[in-house]
Amino acid sequence: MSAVPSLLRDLLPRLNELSGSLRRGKLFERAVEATGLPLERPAMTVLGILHIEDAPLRVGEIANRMNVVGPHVTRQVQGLESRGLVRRVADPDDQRARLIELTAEGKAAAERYIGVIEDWFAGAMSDWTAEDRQLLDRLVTRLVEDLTARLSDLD
Amino acid sequence: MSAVPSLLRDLLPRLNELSGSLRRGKLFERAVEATGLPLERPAMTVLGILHIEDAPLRVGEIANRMNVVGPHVTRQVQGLESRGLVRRVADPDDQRARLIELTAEGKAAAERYIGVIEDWFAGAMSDWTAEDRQLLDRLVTRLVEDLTARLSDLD
DNA sequence: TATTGTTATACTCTATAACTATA
DNA sequence: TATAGTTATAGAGTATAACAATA
Repeated sequence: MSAVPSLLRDLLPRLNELSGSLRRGKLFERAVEATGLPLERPAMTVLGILHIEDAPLRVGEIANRMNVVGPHVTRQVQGLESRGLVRRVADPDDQRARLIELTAEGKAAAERYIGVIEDWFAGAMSDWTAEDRQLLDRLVTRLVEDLTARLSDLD
Repeated sequence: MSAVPSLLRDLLPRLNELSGSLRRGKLFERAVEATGLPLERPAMTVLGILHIEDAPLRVGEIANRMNVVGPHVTRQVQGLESRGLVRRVADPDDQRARLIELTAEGKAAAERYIGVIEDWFAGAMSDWTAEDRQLLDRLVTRLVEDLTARLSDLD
């Protein structure tokens, strides 16, 4: 038996454990609570994407980055808009499209949310060397690229 | 600005993208279909855990490994039992407990399921050197350990 | 005719609460 | 009184289908 299959037998459960561990620890729920806003987690993800982009984005573009379909984003944006965290403005280049834009309040909420998560991760990884952090980032980035390419082959 | 925060700003979206990419690609759903069984994905996860363990496990132990609560496992096991893929036998050491045991059919289904996923991952990672595979496995393992330890600190 | 977004609905996964049986 | 599991119910997250408006 070659080493490759056994490694995959180990890596796959680890990846599964990673998501399960984060879910069960309710890290993201705690981060949402820290913002003091009665929002669902995907709504905070929308805020985070807009904050990182630092520019208005279309509904479809947000959906792409979240790996979800349009209607899901529409619902989240509605909740965010009703609380004054984002604005929906018409795209001057295309009247069908809507640009979603952070308000000052939305920006502040995104910073609190991202800050809690990053501080928490930084604490959990405080023993890591800069080399190992970079290595993990590089390898995970590559894994995502390769998996995504392979997945689009299936269609 | 130090390199640490910016690295975390990159790693977190990558991890998010990883799970989103796998979900959207429906890799696991395809693997379930490949078994030809009308089961939910978590049920296949139960089969996979029993197969890797290669021994009967308690409901509670399966729940721990899946990072889920007991009732969820109970439901999955019911579906598996009604299709003859597992057997529920009383634990001789404790009459309260139930040991979940793979049948021959269940074992075959688990092998088909795991085989499809592993082949697919092996294809996606075919360009990877043995060193990079081991490195990724090592770093992800460590990440899971550190995150899990930090999460249990919260309680 | 194709694309952007919305509305309405349904499905998957998992949790919580209340309960039973055994320890 | 505590633990293992089950039953019943609820919630979060996301998808699909049908539609409207604009291109």
